Amino acid sequence: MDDFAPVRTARTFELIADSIRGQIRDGKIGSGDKLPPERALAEQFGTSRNAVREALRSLEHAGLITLHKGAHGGAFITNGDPRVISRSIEDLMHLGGLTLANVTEARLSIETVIVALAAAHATDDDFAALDRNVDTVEELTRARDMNAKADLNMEFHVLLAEATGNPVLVLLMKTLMDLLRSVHRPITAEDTADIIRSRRRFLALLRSRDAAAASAEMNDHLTVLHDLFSRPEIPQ
Amino acid sequence: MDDFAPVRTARTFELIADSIRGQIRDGKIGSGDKLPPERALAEQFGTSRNAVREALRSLEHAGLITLHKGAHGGAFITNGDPRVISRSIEDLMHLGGLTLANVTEARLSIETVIVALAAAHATDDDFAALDRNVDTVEELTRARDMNAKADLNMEFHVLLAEATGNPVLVLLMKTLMDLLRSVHRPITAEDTADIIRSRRRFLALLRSRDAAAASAEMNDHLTVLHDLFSRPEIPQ
DNA sequence: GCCGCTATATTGGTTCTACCATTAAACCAT
DNA sequence: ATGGTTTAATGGTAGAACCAATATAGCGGC
Repeated sequence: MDDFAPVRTARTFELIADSIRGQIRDGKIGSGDKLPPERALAEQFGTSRNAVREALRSLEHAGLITLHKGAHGGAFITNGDPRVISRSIEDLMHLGGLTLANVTEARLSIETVIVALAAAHATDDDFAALDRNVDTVEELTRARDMNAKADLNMEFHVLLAEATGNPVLVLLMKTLMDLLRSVHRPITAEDTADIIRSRRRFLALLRSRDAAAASAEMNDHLTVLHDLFSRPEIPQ
Repeated sequence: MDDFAPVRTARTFELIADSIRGQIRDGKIGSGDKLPPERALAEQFGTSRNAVREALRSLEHAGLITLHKGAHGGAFITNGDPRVISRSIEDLMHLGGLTLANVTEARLSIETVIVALAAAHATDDDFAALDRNVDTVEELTRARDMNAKADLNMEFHVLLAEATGNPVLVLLMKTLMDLLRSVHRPITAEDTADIIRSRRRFLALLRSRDAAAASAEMNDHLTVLHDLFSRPEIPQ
């Protein structure tokens, strides 16, 4: 044995966090459960309240718990907030020189894969959800509710990811959508009409399980969209 | 305006963390720089040391800083540790019912697009790095150093991702590798011989820019690997 | 002069105590 | 019933003290 891994003396708050993580992992406590109050935890672990708080801070940042103030408040186990991932990537973007173009390219690639898998695995329920989404977008466009529309437009891609039946891909798509949301600008109603027509064509192709054609349609659509977003900003 | 978004009163440690995040984002402080000691920060922000510590804890968890004890220790800005992402996904796996099969499928999909992009964009340097990797794996196999070999095997896929020139894809691949590392079992030398032959074939195809054929070779390889990993565990 | 040991100062890690702020529930008044 | 008021529970903040690791400087022996 000649692997001299440098020792990392564990800090007590890390031990506490790991202990709680372990209990979540082993299913001893699960989504919706409430942890004991900080003061009780401090006593149980035989540490100070500060250490407990730093542990909770870490778990909160990881999206494993949410904290509520006041009576009957406390630390509640969540079902896992995927946004922590996009937050992390966002941090890395601003730090390590990831560009929007990088994200967009990656998104296009992954969308292609998703379309292929969705074409193979989508169920009637999935198609129904996608149809419903496009219908709603159309309504909202008529109602000029552009904010809600934008959200639903992104939801479309997430629904598509869900049609693959693979939650990891759903996670990735949600992450990328989160990232794009930060640079999103509302689009005018005229642009949207094109999008809706394209979506309808796309769904028809997907229903016929024609992955290649559907993928092509989606690619056209995304390219158009990308051009719209890349247009020089217009002062309102 | 009828959107009554629930108010979220900011906690002071969040303000502190955001302030530091902002300074990193704006380039006022960058990779390698050292933040003032906690006591000084507390004074500057006009808060208690506790609040500062919780802010630093948050930034540390986000992979933006690392903390060192002792004289001339402190909080150092890192260049962004991508492992925070795989940690997050790992948490979600244990919580939200992601299975290894899900991860593997996603990985196969993403590897496909990576191969395509790598075939289009790989430079001579990339090819050289990939060649070197396979050579080293071969050496290590002869030397029976299975741990180092496993790391290099994963490195191969990361190098491939780097050949796409898109850091987002590199990030994704690193994440997936981290996830797979947790279930990794050493493989015997005989299995490795096959892998090396496959890699050499793959690289030849990639050099000829034949994305489809390279992709097929990689897929075969990964399928074989997946079967190896899925073999019932053998008690040592 | 060089090696090794020993202060010593710096700095993150931890503890303790006290108090503030928010919240839900119980209670009370109209 | 409705609406305000107390009350207790609980997270958030503060501040002071001390512990533990660690780099640096300085000292001592050879």
